[in-house]
Amino acid sequence: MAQTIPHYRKLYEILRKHIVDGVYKEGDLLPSENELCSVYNITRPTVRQALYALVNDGYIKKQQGKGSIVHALPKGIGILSIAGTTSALGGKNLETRIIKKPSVVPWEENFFFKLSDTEIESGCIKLVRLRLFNGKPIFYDINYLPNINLPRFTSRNFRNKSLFDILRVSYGIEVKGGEQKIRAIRASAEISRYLGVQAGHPILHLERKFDTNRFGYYFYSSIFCNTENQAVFGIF
Amino acid sequence: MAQTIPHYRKLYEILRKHIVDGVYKEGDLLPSENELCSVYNITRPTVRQALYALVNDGYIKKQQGKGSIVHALPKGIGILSIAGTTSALGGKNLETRIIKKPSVVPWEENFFFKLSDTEIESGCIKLVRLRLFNGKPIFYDINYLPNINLPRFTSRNFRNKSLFDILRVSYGIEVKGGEQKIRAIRASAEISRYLGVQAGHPILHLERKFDTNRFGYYFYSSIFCNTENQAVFGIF
DNA sequence: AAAAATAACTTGTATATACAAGTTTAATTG
DNA sequence: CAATTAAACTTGTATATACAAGTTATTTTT
Repeated sequence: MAQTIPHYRKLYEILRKHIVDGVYKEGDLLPSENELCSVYNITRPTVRQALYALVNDGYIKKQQGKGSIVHALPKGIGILSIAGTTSALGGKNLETRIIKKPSVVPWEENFFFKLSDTEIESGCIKLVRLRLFNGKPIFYDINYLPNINLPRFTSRNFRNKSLFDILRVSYGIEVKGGEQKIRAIRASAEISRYLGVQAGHPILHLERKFDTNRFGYYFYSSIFCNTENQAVFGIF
Repeated sequence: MAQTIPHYRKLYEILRKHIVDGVYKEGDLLPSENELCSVYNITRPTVRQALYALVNDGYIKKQQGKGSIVHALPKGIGILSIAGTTSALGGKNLETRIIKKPSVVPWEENFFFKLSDTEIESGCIKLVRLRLFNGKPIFYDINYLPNINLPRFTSRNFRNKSLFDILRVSYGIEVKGGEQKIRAIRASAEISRYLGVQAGHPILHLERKFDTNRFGYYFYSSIFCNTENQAVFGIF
């Protein structure tokens, strides 16, 4: 065992996987809290912590007196929640092209989120990608990561790989939440070329700040999204 | 006392109010969990339940070993979270005009969320509003409520009143969460007229389904938002 | 057979306690 | 004085328990 994973986290992962795999289907009831207690040999507050996380992530709904009801799996692009695009789309029909390999650059003037002095001094690793779903370009995203303790990051291969996964596996950085600003804009000439739409076409623009388990370490994405054929989906 | 409000809920409201009122400012630490225990005479799990709700709503962040750190208050329009538009904008500079008074109509064909048989049979109360922020039209929203046990709803006055508040105060219906689909679209002739933009102007379109404390009762909003001057904001 | 009361389940709230793990401050040591 | 160590704080995880409140199934009564 590398490190101890909390019991509630393990149960969360188990139940989540069961729901995603269809063991429990939409409208089904999960085993009652007391059943989960005896099956996994943990106490009810711990079970409830796992269930509460599932509620938070939109997998179940709870009803007093009845139980934990499995929620319909999101059908659109679940980019609004905490998941990265790869897991949001299932990864199957997703292709990622690198438009600009990661390189260290100074931060842009008037960055869309307020930066700390440390972040500004460290410089910024910029990575530009195009993501295609079923062969059609859907996302054009520019990613900005403070250049703090990310050895060999710029020489990594990102093609068809999840940024979230690389950060987690190689650097132990996990995304815990964040904030975002959303606008509808006209596609610029460059964006329209990449997304395969006419210039001036309405585009969804998301500016996101990701909060991580590494204290004080944030990273940022500016995402241009063609929502003509597929809406962006979220729960709240 | 009308009904018993849970202790954790009371503490949540107290701390939330203090943060909003500026008693605790951005970056400040809330009193420690043990301090809150002794001040309010409750135990730590109860205190933690309140703090966890504050984390969930984006008011604080927690750091192990340090404490509960007050988060910056959202500056954009916090419509993506659970709050209704009124509370999201502070209500101060918000004006609500009724475009179409609430009336019972059949549900539209191909409604943007799947409806149950009960919902379809009951019919739909439709209410169309225009919401202005600092005198400028920002939201054009169409609200759809299943016509189930909402006495005198169609004869109520909604001008400059919060739909959420009316549902809560008059009918005991509280919004608990929901799901939404987001797109960038071109403004239609009608929308552009109401929002004061040129036809074809990019508009943010949100289709939302609200989940309530009344089991099985949902209501729906289709919101057209001019994000030219103000982005829509959300935490996740 | 239908209605009402009861029992058996479910989740919601709350207490009391314990130790682990991360952060800060104070004391000790060199 | 500087570096290290220890203590005192913080939040994180977990157990064990109790009763309230909502839902469903059963039993009893009418």
